[in-house]
Amino acid sequence: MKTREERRDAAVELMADHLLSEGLSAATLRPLAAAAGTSDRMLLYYFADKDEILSVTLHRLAERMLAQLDEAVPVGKPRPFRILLEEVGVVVASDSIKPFMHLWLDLASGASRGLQPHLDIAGQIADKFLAWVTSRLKVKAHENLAASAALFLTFLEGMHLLDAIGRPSIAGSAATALTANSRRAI
Amino acid sequence: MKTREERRDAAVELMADHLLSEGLSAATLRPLAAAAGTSDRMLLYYFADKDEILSVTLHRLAERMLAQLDEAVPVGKPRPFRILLEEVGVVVASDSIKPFMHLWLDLASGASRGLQPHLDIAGQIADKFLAWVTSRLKVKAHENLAASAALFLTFLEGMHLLDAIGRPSIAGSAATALTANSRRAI
DNA sequence: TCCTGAATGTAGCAGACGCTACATCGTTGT
DNA sequence: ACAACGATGTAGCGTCTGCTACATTCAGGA
Repeated sequence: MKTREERRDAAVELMADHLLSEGLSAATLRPLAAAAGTSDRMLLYYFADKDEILSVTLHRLAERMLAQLDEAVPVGKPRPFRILLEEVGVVVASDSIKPFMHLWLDLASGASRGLQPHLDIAGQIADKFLAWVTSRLKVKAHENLAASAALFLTFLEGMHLLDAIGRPSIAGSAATALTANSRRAI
Repeated sequence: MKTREERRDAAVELMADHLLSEGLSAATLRPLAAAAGTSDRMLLYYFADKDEILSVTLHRLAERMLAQLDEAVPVGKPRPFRILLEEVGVVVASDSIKPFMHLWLDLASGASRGLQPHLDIAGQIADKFLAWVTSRLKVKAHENLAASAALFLTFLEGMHLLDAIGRPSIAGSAATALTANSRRAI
């Protein structure tokens, strides 16, 4: 027999899968419970309320996402802006990451409306990802690493948003323009 | 007495206000009807279904938004990248535009999940805004205007997303890095 | 052996959702 | 005068929402 913690943890894993495939707006108690192989009744026994369920599950997903990124682009020798952008672009466009990106926009949308758990989690994820970029980016001597990483992240988010609304061509030609600038300036 | 079209149109205006203040997820029939000073029954008499209501109202909002941008940054002499970014940044951060930006993320989130009306409308708005930027941006001779405008839009979207999730500092330092590059390169 | 307390099932609450059937107005054309 | 028709109110449908009250089962300690 499993302990309470183990069962709770297993539920989180399964609910994370459900969140990935169905999105934040479809994350209501009964479907979540079904995905976790239990009942809404038990979900509210394991967790205080729906907010706690979402918060815990989203944090779990953030860990998963970073682990996947680490695997695809291991920390090691730093890469120049252009190279890193290309490598990350490939990962972010892959089918295994796409669900995370959908969820990320859901989160941003909620955060923009001021929902506190969304703001917290989204902010934390952004911070982690910024650190992730910083540790993998190489810049020229006269440049500021932190600022370049911020530029990288901001630009990536913009590309992702334009992809999401069905305008990948804009994102693509923006990438061309940016790396052309880089080649010239850096 | 007003005609049916006039009343329908007035309802759209009022529902647009409601959408701006309450967000897409709160746009359910009964509150929309209350905001429009009518009943859910009459809303579904004016429009085929909820989708048509949202589609018409969102298009109305897109018009409003572009009109407001035109007023704040009139077309005329083109501006260099850095200057335009600054001017638009001020507008986009203003209180009168903020509700539009919230809605924009809602739209992106829905589009990312593949909802067709969201994809359509978001794409059209992005196209219009890209044209808006193109007509106001000045680039050096060796640069590509279209690509620079795409870069501008992409970067702006990224800044906006980072603002929304409570990390304006990342967006700010990204802007610094980008314009530093521009100064050097262009 | 009995008792206690944790784990879990069953049922239901009150409210919201999109949408519709039906009845009733008031106007207009004949 | 009366019929026809558009406009609108009332009421409700079936389903979903987060959450809870209550009852039961089951394991371990006294």
